[in-house]
Amino acid sequence: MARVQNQSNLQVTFSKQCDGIFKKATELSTLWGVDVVVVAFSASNKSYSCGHPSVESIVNRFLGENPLTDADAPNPIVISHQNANIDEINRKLNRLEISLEREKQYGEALQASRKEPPIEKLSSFDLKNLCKALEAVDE
Amino acid sequence: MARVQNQSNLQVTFSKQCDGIFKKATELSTLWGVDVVVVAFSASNKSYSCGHPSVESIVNRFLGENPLTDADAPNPIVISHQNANIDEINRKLNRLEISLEREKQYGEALQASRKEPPIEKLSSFDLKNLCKALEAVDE
DNA sequence: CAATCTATTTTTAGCGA
DNA sequence: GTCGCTAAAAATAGATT
Repeated sequence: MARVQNQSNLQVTFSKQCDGIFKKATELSTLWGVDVVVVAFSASNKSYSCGHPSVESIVNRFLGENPLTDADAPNPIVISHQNANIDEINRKLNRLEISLEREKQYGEALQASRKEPPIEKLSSFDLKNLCKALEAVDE
Repeated sequence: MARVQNQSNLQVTFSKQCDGIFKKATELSTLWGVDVVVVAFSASNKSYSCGHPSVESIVNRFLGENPLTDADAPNPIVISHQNANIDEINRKLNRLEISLEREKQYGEALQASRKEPPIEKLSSFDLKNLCKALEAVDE
């Protein structure tokens, strides 16, 4: 088999390979009665997936399991991870939102503490930052 | 190739087929630069997985999508999905971080504009918020 | 357990309809 | 986009080491 020559066949070839993996996965499932899922994200950000009995059920089953260590991996390309998951991102998001709220309250408290706004006493640097901050608040 | 005959080779054969699929998936990933994941649950309820760049990242990417109904699937096992929105979460994270930074600069600018800190003039409410804000800054 | 071997089967890339 | 075709390549089961 030579290199891919016809550019119009690139997508066809990709689809064929996806189908090949899906076929293998289906075969694995039927032959051994095991649950299996395959998810692929193409370059155009579309996802192709195949799952028995369903993609979601196996994904959920996987998430419910304890993460495997690398030592449990039968071979080098079998990877188990404990990488950042979406829950961690959400927690980070919450922490950020709380920090942001506190910063806003801090700023409001500081502003309220000033008898009158001594804006004219601000340095140009401070003024610049203040303007940027106010723009951010308005967003 | 006939049916699987040797019972003692059952597990070996299963592992070989798993490796085959994982190899295919890796090949698909390297050849097309796409993200792909394979998860299989053996009869003994162990999970074998292979993912590029990682299993969890792709699982989460998949979960971030809108689930399709079976009716939407081109065939019973192959499902196409819309794009992932984990990127959207990351963008929101970035916007929050920028806002937080601006709020901090805003507070610093306000603080710098004060000749001397009139903390004793703050109301109890303001003091409370200020303390909370300072705690947040220290974190 | 894992590695190697090998005769077969299966898959595959590219093309054209 | 699908489907059929075919030579070539890859994967495979089972046994052996």
